[in-house]
Amino acid sequence: MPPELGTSRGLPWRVGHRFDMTLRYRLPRSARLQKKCEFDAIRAGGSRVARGCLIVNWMKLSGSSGCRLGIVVGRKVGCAVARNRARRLLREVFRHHQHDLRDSTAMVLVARPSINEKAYAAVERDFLAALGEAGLLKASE
RNA sequence: CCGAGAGGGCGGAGGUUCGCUCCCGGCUCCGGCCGGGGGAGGAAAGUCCGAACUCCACAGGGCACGAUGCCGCAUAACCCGCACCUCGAGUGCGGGAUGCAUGCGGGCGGCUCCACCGUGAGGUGCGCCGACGGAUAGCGCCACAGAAAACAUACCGCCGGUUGUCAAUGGCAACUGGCAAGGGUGAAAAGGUGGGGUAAGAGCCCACCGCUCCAAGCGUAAGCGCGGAGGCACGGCAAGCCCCAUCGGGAGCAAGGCCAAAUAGGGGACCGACGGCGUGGCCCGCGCCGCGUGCCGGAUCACACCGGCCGAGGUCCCGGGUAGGGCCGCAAAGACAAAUGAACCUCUCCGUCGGCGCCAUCGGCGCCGACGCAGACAGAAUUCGGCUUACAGCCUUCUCGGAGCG
Repeated sequence: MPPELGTSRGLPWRVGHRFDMTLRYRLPRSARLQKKCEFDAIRAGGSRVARGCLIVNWMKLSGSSGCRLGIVVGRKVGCAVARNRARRLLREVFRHHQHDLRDSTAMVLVARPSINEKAYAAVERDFLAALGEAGLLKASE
């Protein structure tokens, strides 16, 4: 096991991706979008990429105030249990990769019904592929 | 031990790391940080009932509207009081209200496998079902089949009379009259069984069975009913409209309260004196508020002001808003794009597959390994109590059946 991973077995690292233990992977409520107008602004004025079980809408933020996240899970995804699961998976994926983004970005993730058959690793793969296509990832990785 | 049915309970455990949220304490460069603690279910679901809580209303009348609908007993949330100790948001006891819903018991009605009784019609028991006031308050509907389906009918029939005819105690045909027993249709054909009776028949008459009415007596009651009378008239549907009886304030935490902000809750013109709100829906009526070069009285130097009375709303023009603002309500989880999670390890369930071993008849048992999101239903939104619905597995109680042993 690489020494820099140390005690971080709780993080779902894979071959080709490492977590930097000098950073914190937090996502408090203040980093989440709360208002309807914020969602509308990003979905109307931002860019959009769909990949696998999710859709990414994003908008670059001015300044270095950090990334912000909003999650949309429609009724089409399923019952309340399924919607909760989808929301938690998307939030966790974003939390683990928030430092891989090139700029501070406001992002709205929309879940599609196929997320019900996918585990965390598959959702993460879709997320990274979509961000790669959008050109939001840092070039180093 | 196996299977079936009914009831009750449980709905994985331990750990590491990274996170979310609330509370308490400490630190702070006021961005936060550190430590401790709390953080989904038996149904959190459906929103079907009943409460708590909050606001509005609480002269009256009428018409609508809604709910309930066999009888008895018990039981909740809620309110009041008391006792005990391991003094906690603890446990238990007593009293009161509601009686939704549920449970238990009973009554009545319907259906019917079975059992028993009866020659039979039928009766009784067991079982299952029942939104179970009213079908003589009225209206409406009863398809198809069938001759006829609601104060019904005569298709095939049965029987008599007259005439004709023939192969003549009779057959056939026509006309005429009586009947509703038999056939056939139907969910249902207007009491049934047996006998008498008759040309043939018919409650036409008789016995019994059923039905309707009265009724000794019994039961807290729903009701039952000794006995008697009536030849029997009166089909079903009220979850079709309806009628009867009883009962019924309304809205719901997006209740509601506080605060902040704003050219937001409007502004203007004309004719003209009334207009708005509440009263659960409508009407009458009533109440409140505002308006008026209005009237009267008080008051005054005159206004203002106070009290009372009276009083027909319409047209046109211009602008603004349509945001989930914050806090409380709000909790030993407490959000408002909605926290209670993610990754991994160990153990133990259960299922599937594979391998090995034993017994060996399908197969069963044991061990090992892999896979299956610990695998079912399912995620709190003001809070309680009940009901209903969903549910992989596991545990347990009772009943029934089978196998084995004694």
